[in-house]
Parts: sequence; C-alpha cells; structure tokens
Amino acid sequence: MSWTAERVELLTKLWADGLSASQIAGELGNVTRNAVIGKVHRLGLSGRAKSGGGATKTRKAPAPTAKAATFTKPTPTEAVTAAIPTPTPRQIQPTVSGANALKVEPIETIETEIAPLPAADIFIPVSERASILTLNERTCKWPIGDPGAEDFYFCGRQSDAGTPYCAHHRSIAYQPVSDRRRRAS
DNA sequence: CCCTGATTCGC
DNA sequence: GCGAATCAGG
Repeated sequence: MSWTAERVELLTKLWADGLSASQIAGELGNVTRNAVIGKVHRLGLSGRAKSGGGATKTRKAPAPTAKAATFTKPTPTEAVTAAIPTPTPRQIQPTVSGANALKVEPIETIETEIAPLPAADIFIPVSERASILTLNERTCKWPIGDPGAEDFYFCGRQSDAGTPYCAHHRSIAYQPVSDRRRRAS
C-alpha cells in the first residue's frame, strides 16, 4: 500500500482531529501506527498540543549515536500549525485523575442515575466513533446514545486490559452495593 | 501489561 | 520515501 493523495489527506485530517496514530492506522487499513507516525513526521506535522490518553510529554534525549545535534529546520507547516488557534473538539478527556475523578455517586440514587447517564455523556468526534469499531478490544465499550439510532456509538477510550470500560465509565458501571450486608453465615 | 508519539536507519 | 525497531514516557 502506498500513500495516495486520498490517504494522505485522510491522515492529515484525522491527525489534526486529534486521533492517535494507531487509530488512524486502523481507519486507513493496511498500515501500522509506525507507518502513520513516520508519514506524519515526513509531512512535517508532528507535535500536537494535546495531552490526553498517554503520549507526548517530554522529548527524549537526542541521538545517542555519533550523529550529534543535527537539529531540524523549522518547516513552514509547523509555523502555520502553531499560528492556528486550534479549535479542535478534542476535549473529551475528562482527566480521570482530575477534577471529576473521585466523584462517588451517592449510592441511594443508583436507580435514578443509571438511565440518564449514558445519554448525557461527553462528546466524541465523529471520526473517532467510526474508528472505534475497527480498533482492538481494549477500548471502552460504554454505549452512548440510543442503540439502533444512527448516531449511536461507543465511548472508545482506553480501558485497562480485561475491563470493558474506561476508568470513567467503570466507576459508573460498577457501583458498589456496600449498602447490602453480607450474609455469609 | 497496555498505550502514546519520537527517532533512527536499513531498505 | 518508507516503516520496523527502538526509545522514552503515561
């Protein structure tokens, strides 16, 4: 598979949309995330401003090889990207360890909470909703919207291996029934 | 373990 | 130019 104009275009769009390299790779098909990242770099549009799911933070040490600091020239694309206010809708990361992390729902309100929650969930870009079905089985499968409706989709954020939901939806799904008393004996 | 992007370098 | 291997981090 080669990088046709359409594929490059889609790559650029999804990358600007905030999708991860592996998600884009899954959407394109027949490519690995490494291929996507490599192409992204070659196109000169690396380095996004987001800090979500677990990625860009600090650059690693330069070349450990004999090749010393051959710093790259600033591409015109970078300048343009930096100038853009970046109106990306990619604010979906509630930052689980952040503000709304430890909001334990009152146990008494479980029955009334269950119904409205899935509908009133966070926004996820359309491009990501489609790709989620392509991804592997370590993504959050919390349903959002009305099953059967055309705009129905799944959460899609990362879930720890084994668990079907991300941290946010896991806390909702598994409400402890601590109210109940053990009747072991 | 899973994931993320960044970089290098043989092809 | 391409992307697997590797790195560095969450």
